[in-house]
Amino acid sequence: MISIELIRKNPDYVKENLSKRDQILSYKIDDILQLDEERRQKIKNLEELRAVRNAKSKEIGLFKKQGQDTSLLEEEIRNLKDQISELEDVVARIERYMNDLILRIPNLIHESVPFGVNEHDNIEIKRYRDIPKFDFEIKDHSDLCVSRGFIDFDKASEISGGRFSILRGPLAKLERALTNFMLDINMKNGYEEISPPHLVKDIALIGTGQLPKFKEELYFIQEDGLYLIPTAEVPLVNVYRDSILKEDELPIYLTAYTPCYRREAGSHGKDIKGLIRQHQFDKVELVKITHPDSSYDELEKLLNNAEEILQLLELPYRVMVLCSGDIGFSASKTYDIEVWIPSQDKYREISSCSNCEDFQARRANIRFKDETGKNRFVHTLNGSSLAVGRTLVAIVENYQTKDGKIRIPKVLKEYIKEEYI
RNA sequence: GGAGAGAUGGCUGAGUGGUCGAAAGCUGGUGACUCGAAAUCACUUGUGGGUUUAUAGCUCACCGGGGGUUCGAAUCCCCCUCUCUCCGCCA
Repeated sequence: MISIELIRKNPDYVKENLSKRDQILSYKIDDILQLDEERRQKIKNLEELRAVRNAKSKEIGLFKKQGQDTSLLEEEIRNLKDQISELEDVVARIERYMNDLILRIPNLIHESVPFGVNEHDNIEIKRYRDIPKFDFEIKDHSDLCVSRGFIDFDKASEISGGRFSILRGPLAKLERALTNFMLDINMKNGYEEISPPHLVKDIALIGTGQLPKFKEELYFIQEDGLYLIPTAEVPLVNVYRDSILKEDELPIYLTAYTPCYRREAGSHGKDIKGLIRQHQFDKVELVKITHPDSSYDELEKLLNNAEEILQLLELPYRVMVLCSGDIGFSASKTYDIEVWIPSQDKYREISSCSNCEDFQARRANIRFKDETGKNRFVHTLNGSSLAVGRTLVAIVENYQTKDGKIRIPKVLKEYIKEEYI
């Protein structure tokens, strides 16, 4: 969440910044300011009363020791009690309301983020490798894989419904190879491999920003009050929740492979065919916990780490800076990596690398002790090493041959012995 | 799922109604000693909020979470969560 001190001290700056995302947010800032004012006033009253009560109670203790009568003092305090508990209720109510409001305010945007309304205003900053030319009629990954018996969408929808898939034989193996390949590269780049829980409590999702605002995107297990993770970012960032790190522990690099579960509410009709948009997909994730001073350098490095995977797989891609209107709720700045999908004749998102600055750190209460001994919030970053399912799509389509086979990228040779599948 | 034990500051661990924000030890910090270091000694070392120009002072809250009893709760009562041990079940 945004710092309330910052809202209080510089409301105009906050409003101006948030209005780059959405004009309506500035009204909410006004609401928060008003509540904050009220809250502080009430707290002041409350604490004065409590101070009086505490002093008198202390006196009673002393008097009783001396065997003196204290009934008068006790009566005085009894009169305070109702006022105190009434004020306590008021303060608690204001704080709950204020908290709920502020948890729904998105992060402030970094100054280098371009202004824009939607995804069309994102800016391309880099392109890697020429798009492939085919001297035959290409197939999309879905047709190709179904015809080869590598994917069974029909059976999957019978078992689980739409947007699920069954990968078979060589394609299932290719998926596993990709996961291992990404994890191995990430470990080479200094990331610690984590195997996290896939079911988490609401506090974890509040910590990373999916809750309270995006509940409808999440699968929820009613009986146990647990959510299926929409990304490994959630458990990874929460590994350090409620902790005070030593400055020399930073930066921390984590990587994890997990399935990701998303309801895709509001995506009706989008990417109906194929593996592009599924309710369940595998992803290898990168998370960094860093010092605030170095988080933007770390973001560049994180992006490079994700790009390296595509470069090694020899897949054409481009890098986009997301504009202010398209950037995610928790992020201050985001790069998307888009891979070339021949059948769609366009680039599609395959990784998203973000610096959340201290937005998640505040929510998850992740701090470090700086050299002066002061506790400060860390910065958190996350990025897809790559979304495995979409990488699979990109490989199938970009590496397809005239006779409907798929060439295995060179770097995967140590995971898959065949030349083609 | 059944039976029992427990949850206290960065860590270990005292504390069963009043001067306890909390003993003691460890860790960390500062200083003394030393050429320097170790050892030793002295002092010091929690978090968040309110007020404030202030990292000063004053003040409030916090001893797993929530509620209650009381003038007063780490301490008593109720509920919940989590951890540990044993039994059962189970990949």
